[in-house]
Amino acid sequence: MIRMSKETDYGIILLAHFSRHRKGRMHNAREVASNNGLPLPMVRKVLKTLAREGLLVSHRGAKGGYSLMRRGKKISVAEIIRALEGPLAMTECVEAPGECRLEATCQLKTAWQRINDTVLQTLSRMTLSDLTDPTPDSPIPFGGSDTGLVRIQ
Amino acid sequence: MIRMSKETDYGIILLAHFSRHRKGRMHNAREVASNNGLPLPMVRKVLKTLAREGLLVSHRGAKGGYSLMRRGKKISVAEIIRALEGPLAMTECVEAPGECRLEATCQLKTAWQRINDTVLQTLSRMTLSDLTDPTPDSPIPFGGSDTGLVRIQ
DNA sequence: TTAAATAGTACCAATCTAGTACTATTACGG
DNA sequence: CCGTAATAGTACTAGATTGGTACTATTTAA
Repeated sequence: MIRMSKETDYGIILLAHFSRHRKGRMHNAREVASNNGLPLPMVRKVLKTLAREGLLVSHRGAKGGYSLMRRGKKISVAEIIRALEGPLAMTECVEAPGECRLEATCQLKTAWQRINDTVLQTLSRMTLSDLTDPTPDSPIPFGGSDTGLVRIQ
Repeated sequence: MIRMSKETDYGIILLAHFSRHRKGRMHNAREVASNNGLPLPMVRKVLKTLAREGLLVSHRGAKGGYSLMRRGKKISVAEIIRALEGPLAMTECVEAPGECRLEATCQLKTAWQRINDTVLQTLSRMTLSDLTDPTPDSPIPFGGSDTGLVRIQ
């Protein structure tokens, strides 16, 4: 199943929390965990990763915490996923060209590359600000479908 | 990591194999496994699922095998993923509204729904035929003329 | 009647994920 | 300058998922 891991899920919830406040505002792990109903140890782990990956700035010591490195408008969902799960690679051949045993015979590599790129673009277009201020006019291309019907070509 | 499972990966390779041949042509598990360098037991498992899910037609008994239910142009990557992994649901709230413990406080549900829809549309626009006849330069096709509406999920 | 094929189900080992624990380091503040 | 509160880093564990296998039943061409 193509499902976000809990870490990514929590990471996005946490960053959205930061994004809802003034850019420089600092929050510590205990605060954001309790405000969002998330398990503290996991929150600590995720915040560490996000700081290491350059999406949050950490402030150590008493009265420390984290703050957003950039404004929410400048942080995409794709970046968050990449920070917590590594580069988006729907197949092995996309992640590590040459390592898949099937690569010689498979013939689907360029197609996968294209699918991967398109999904990545979709996720790159959605920013943290879009998550916190959902506008009816979707920033994602193709718009949303409320009918369950989609035109296929 | 957002990665296709091996079953889905194999499934797409196998269906692409079917699609490269004349629509009605039948192939058995042993043949497609060896032609694509895939482990026979897994191939059997995947083919059974694809038949049960209505993408392949099965022919039992000696000289039996499988054939495509529809032309490759009419089978989307999204459908294949759904057949082998279930409905695309990047988060729990998309798959089973109301079951996520965080749903009351999280505020990101509509955003996730929109992201999910967009990824799904991307995958719905890519067909088996697109995989086997890679048209250089065209990203995910959505500018042609053809068909009508197809229910996705 | 036999052999070759799919249908269905159950099983196992290995990997991945979610969550926890512990130690080291940093810095505010009295 | 010391105690406390915070992050940094790492290692560990239980449980879920995945990849792969095995076995029995059913179907059908020859």
